[in-house]
Amino acid sequence: MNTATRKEEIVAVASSLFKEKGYNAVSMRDIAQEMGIKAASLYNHISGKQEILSTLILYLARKFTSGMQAVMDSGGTPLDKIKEVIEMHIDITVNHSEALAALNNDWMHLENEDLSNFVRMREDYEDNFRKIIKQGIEEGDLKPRHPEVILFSILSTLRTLYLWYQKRGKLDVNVLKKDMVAVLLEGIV
Amino acid sequence: MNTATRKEEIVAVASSLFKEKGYNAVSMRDIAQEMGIKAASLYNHISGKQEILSTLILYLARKFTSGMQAVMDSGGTPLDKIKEVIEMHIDITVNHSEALAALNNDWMHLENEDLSNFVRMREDYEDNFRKIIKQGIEEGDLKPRHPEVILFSILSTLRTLYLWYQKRGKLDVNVLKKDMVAVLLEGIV
DNA sequence: ATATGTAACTAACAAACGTTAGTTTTGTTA
DNA sequence: TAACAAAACTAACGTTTGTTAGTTACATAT
Repeated sequence: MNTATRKEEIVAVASSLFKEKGYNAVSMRDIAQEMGIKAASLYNHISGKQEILSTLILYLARKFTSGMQAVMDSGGTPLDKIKEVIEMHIDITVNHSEALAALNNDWMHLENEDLSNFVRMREDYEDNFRKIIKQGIEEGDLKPRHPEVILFSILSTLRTLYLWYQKRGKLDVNVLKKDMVAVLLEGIV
Repeated sequence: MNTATRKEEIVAVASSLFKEKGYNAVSMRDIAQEMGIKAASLYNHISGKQEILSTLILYLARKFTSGMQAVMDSGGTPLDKIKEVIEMHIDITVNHSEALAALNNDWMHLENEDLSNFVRMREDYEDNFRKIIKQGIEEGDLKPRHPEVILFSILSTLRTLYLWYQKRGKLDVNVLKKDMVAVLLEGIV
């Protein structure tokens, strides 16, 4: 049984094309051709190209936001929470590797409230992560490094995971989680 | 005295616009307007939009390639070499933070030999880094983690450094190097 | 059988794109 | 001052873009 609506199919196809060439290099005709229909037919299901992008990006942004909320509510130590954030990123990446490219590279092509909403969600997300890290340092769980360096070292790695997860896709997800947590937290020397 | 040629000015202006909106969302008219001239006038100095992109990207790619060559010739231990790679990335990022966005996000819009040359340089770069890491593990300098996880954790962080170096630009470069090496190599717990 | 709704189609639009051709301005050199 | 080269200009070109209007095919429900 296929429960995917036509709109969801369009968004999925577009995600894959956006990943390859970026939002602006993909035309409505490209998307339509990939689906085996004409460009004008897309408009029976979506209001325009912009809606594809915002549907895609805001869906994922909300996933990250609610994931972060769950981590903050989990009641663990800051170190526990950092591990949970890493695992959450890996889970989302594994399940949505196509769409993550647009989130990372094409968010600036959102318009109006979609853009401002996304930027706010992203800032809030980073703020929450930053607070966890700072608390970890204060409580002595983490080494006293510059919090921004820690924040962006971890976040950069997690955010670009979608780029190479597929190439090295033979890795079991749980092995990946374990190794990634180890490398990011305990270092390599 | 201003020794920058007009072509170099165009490439610099374009870099900055590419960073904001990406290659395909920036028109020749945008670039011209930012320089205070008309789009057609750009063609007195460059052969086309594509040349701007390839000049930009291949210049940087050669910097990374020769930087990696210098590291491999440096004669240090694998651990020394990893530190040198990190420091090289930071140096290039600090000196070319505008242009690095195009290298990371718009390389797929290169054409023909420019594209294949870039891809080969990038693969070679990763291969060389991978060899250093594997040797470090074999010699016992590094913990026995999956080499790909180590490679891409470090490389992802270094490649997106341009995104947040400016925001947190108050950081002294040498402090950044020290903290970054520490976080990436020794971890945070 | 008829009506209805969904989803495809053809055809076309106005706007924006990269680029070219030909001309004018500007500053330097003979 | 005359000649020249560099670098700007105006005007236009052929494409491609996102999108709209109007129409047709087809399955389902009455």
